[in-house]
Amino acid sequence: MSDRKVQILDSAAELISERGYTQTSVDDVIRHAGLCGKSHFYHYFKSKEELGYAVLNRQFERFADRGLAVLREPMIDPIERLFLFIDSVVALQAQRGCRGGSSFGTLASELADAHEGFRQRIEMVFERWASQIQSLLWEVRPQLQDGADTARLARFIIATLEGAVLMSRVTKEIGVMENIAADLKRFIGMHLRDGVPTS
Amino acid sequence: MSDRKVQILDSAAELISERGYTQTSVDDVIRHAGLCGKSHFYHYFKSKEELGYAVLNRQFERFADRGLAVLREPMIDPIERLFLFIDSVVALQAQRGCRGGSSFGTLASELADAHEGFRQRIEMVFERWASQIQSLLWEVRPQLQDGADTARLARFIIATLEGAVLMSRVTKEIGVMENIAADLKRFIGMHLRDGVPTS
DNA sequence: GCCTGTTTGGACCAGCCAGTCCTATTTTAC
DNA sequence: GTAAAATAGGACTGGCTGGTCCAAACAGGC
Repeated sequence: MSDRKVQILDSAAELISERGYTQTSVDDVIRHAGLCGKSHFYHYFKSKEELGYAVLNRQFERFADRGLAVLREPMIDPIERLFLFIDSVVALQAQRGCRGGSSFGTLASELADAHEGFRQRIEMVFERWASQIQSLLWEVRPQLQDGADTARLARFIIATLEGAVLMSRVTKEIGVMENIAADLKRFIGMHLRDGVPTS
Repeated sequence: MSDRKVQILDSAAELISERGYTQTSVDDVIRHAGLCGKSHFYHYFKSKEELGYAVLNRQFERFADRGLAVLREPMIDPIERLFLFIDSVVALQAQRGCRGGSSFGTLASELADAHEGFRQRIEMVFERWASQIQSLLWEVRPQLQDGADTARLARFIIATLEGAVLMSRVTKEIGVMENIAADLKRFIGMHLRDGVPTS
């Protein structure tokens, strides 16, 4: 992929995660990416919609590579990994000063009802995210209490994290999100035979 | 308040909860409310922003009167009331066919970073909502385990419900939200000395 | 009947939007 | 060297946006 295209994608991703998709104009992206003339932009993307799809794909790939990587770390205890992942989501939001959403949550809220194409893609993102958590939980299955539903727990974790990000954006205080994350860990610990591990 | 004004408010509330604030134009509201000419609209509201504030206020008042009412029902056991409230949120989302957000969550996600005035008002809405849950939990304090933080639990409940609404909007399946709600109840039950009540 | 405020109707404005088109110049690949 | 990209610069369209302004029809109170 051309450098310019990557540059446009990164600029668009930044703007969209801050202001949302509809509130980000093609002109904004062009200005922010430092290129001049619309034709240059339309040389790479045939429409704003296509840009949106590309940004969403790229954001998820990066998230899967970087954000979700800790979930696959083989040298750490699975539950510990899951907790580290939760911490990393909190840390990222703190780093952003509680601004901008989870990229997916913002887009989801904005476009899930309005744009079926985006809805489907976002659903897929959440599904893949959930399946990563689920396979981690499957790994630790002997420690789980009987009847623990891994798919269900994975979705609960995602929903609560998304809700926590939203709360942090509204309150502009990371403390609220930290508390929610800590409670979420306790909830996960509830599903273990031997209670919460040291953390 | 004039009938017309109420009519405009209701129309705007409906459109905004479906499409979001920025995606709802003043012309849309005028058309949907069945009035003709912009001057008529601007006779009641001096700007779109003022309309937005009015809609938000009205939506919260209705939510406090109707949605939150069950939390104050004196004849029902407090925890039972809380569970009924959670059920009612799920039922409302099911009734809407998983479309449209919690009114507050959608606006929050859209405007928290972009518009400080809305952010503050939405924060206040969540705060009042949390305080309603909190006072219910305070009522049941003897049943709670030592060290249970009612403010914190209230915020956790709201965040998870908002996350659950988001997930339902994305997946278009109420089942996901039902599971999250059920798990949330189990989490609440975790804070009780004698475990989960019959439900 | 007359006056005052509500309602109706629509023309209009400047600015932004996504997207098209055309023309050059520069870089890269072979 | 030459062809094919990539880059640059800008004019333009048609539609939508929030918002203003003006004028006529209508109501009820006096």
